[in-house]
Amino acid sequence: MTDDPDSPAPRPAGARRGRPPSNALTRERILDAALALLEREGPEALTLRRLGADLGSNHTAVLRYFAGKDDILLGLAERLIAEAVEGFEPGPTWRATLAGLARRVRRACLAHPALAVLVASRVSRRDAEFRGADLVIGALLDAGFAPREAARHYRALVDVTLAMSSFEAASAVLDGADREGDRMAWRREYLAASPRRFPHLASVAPHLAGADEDDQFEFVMELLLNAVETRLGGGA
Amino acid sequence: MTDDPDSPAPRPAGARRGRPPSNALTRERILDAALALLEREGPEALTLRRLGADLGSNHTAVLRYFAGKDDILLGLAERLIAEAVEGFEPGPTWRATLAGLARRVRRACLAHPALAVLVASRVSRRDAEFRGADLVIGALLDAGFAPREAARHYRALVDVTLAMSSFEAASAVLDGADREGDRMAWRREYLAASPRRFPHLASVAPHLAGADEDDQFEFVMELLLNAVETRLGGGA
DNA sequence: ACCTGAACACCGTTCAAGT
DNA sequence: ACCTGAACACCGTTCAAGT
Repeated sequence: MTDDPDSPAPRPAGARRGRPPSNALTRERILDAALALLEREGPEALTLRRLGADLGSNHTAVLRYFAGKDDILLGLAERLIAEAVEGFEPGPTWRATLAGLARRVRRACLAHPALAVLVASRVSRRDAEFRGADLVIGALLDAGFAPREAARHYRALVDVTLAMSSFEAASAVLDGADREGDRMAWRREYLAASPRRFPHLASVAPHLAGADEDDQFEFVMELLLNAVETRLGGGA
Repeated sequence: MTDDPDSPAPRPAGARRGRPPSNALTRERILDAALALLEREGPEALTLRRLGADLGSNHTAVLRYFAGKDDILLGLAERLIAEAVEGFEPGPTWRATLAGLARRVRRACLAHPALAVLVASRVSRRDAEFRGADLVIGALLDAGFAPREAARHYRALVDVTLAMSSFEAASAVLDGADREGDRMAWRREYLAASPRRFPHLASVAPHLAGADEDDQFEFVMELLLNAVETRLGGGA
C-alpha cells in the first residue's frame, strides 16, 4: 500500500539512495507514532510534545499535517473502525453476521483501549464506518426486516456494541493506570455491602464476581439478538 | 440535611451573626461550584484554577478538601448516581421497575452531560450505587430468577444502561461545544453515502435520520426486557 | 517547502510561608 | 487551622524566523 505507484506522496528531493530520511513526516507516520504512544503509555500520554519527541521533530511540526490534536484523534478513530471492519465477511446466517461484527468491534476496542476511550464517541463518518453500517443493515434486510425496522435495529445494535465496548475500554485503561485493582475492588466492595440495607444485593453478591467480561458481552448480544429474532417471527 | 444537628461540620469561630463568611470552603460547597462550572461551560472548563476563582479562593485551597482533581470527580460521580436513584420507588411490575430505573439513570446523565461524560465509567461503589443495585436485583429476583441468573441479568441491564447513557452524554457535549451540528452532519453524510458502494445503507438511509434518541433508548430497553421476559418463561 | 524556537495562555500538584 | 503565593513540570496553538 505504501508503495502504490500512483501514490501522491511527495518523495523528498534529497533522498537519492540508501534509506530515505527517517524523519520525513507524513500523516501515516504521525498516526503510527500516536498509536504507539497510546499503546505504550495510555491516553493522557498523547500530547503533541511527546509525539514530536518520538518522531524526532519539533512538537509543532505535526501541525503542518493535522489541524490540531483533535484532528489526529479523528484520524485514529478511522483506523480503529477500519481494524474492526476490514476483511470481515458476512457469516452463514444474519445472526452470525451481526454477532461476528459486534465481536470484532469490541475486540478492536479492547486491543487499543487507550485509543477507544479517546475516540469511541467520535464517529468518523468515513469509509470504514459506512462499510460496517452496510454489512449490518444488509444482514437485517436479509433477515426479512422492512427498511424502517432495519434502520431501528441497526441503530440499536450499533449503539449497544459501541457503547459497551468503549465502556469496557475505559475501565481497562483505569485498571492499567490510575486505579489499582479496580475490578477486584468492585467485587470486594459489593461483597462487603451491608446485607441489612441491601438484602437483594447481598443474596446474589457471590455471583456478581463470577462472570467475566467476555461472557457478559456475549450474554447481552444473545439477549438482544434473541429479541430481534422474536420480533421477526412475531410480525414486527 | 445540611443542618443535621449532629453534623460534624466545624462551625467557623468568627461567624457570630449575620451571614457566615461566604468563602468558607466545605466539600459540599466545592462540589456545588464544580457542578455549576461543568453545567455552564462543559467538561474541559473544570480546572482547579477556574474552580478556585469561582469560589473566591486560591486554586490550591480545594486540595485541603479533596486529594486531587480526580477525587472531586469521584465526589461528583456519587452525586450523579444519587440523583438517578433517590426517591425512586419500585413500580407495579418488575418490568416497570427496571425500565423506570433505567430511564432515571439516562435522564440524570442527559441532565448533566458534561458530568456524565467525565465520570460515567467511574463507579462510585458507594451508597447510591448500592441502592440502585439492590432495586434492580430485587426486581429480578421478584420476577422469578435464581440468584445466579439475576446477577447476570443485573450486569447486562446496568452495563447497557450506563454505557448508552454516557455515550449519549458524550455526543450531547460534543454537539454543544466542539462540533457544530454533529447530529445533523451525521444524518447528512449518511444520506450522502455512495449508493453504489453501500447499497443496503442507502436503501434505509432516510429512516436513519428519523427516530430520535429517546425512541432509540426505549427501543433498546424494550428489546432487552422482552428477551429477559422470554428467558423467564422458557425455563432459563 | 518544511521545520524550528520562542512566546502565550493555560494546566495539576507541591511546599514553604503567612495569618 | 486554614489559606496563599511562588515554583515546578507540564499542556495546545500561534507565528515570525530560519534553512
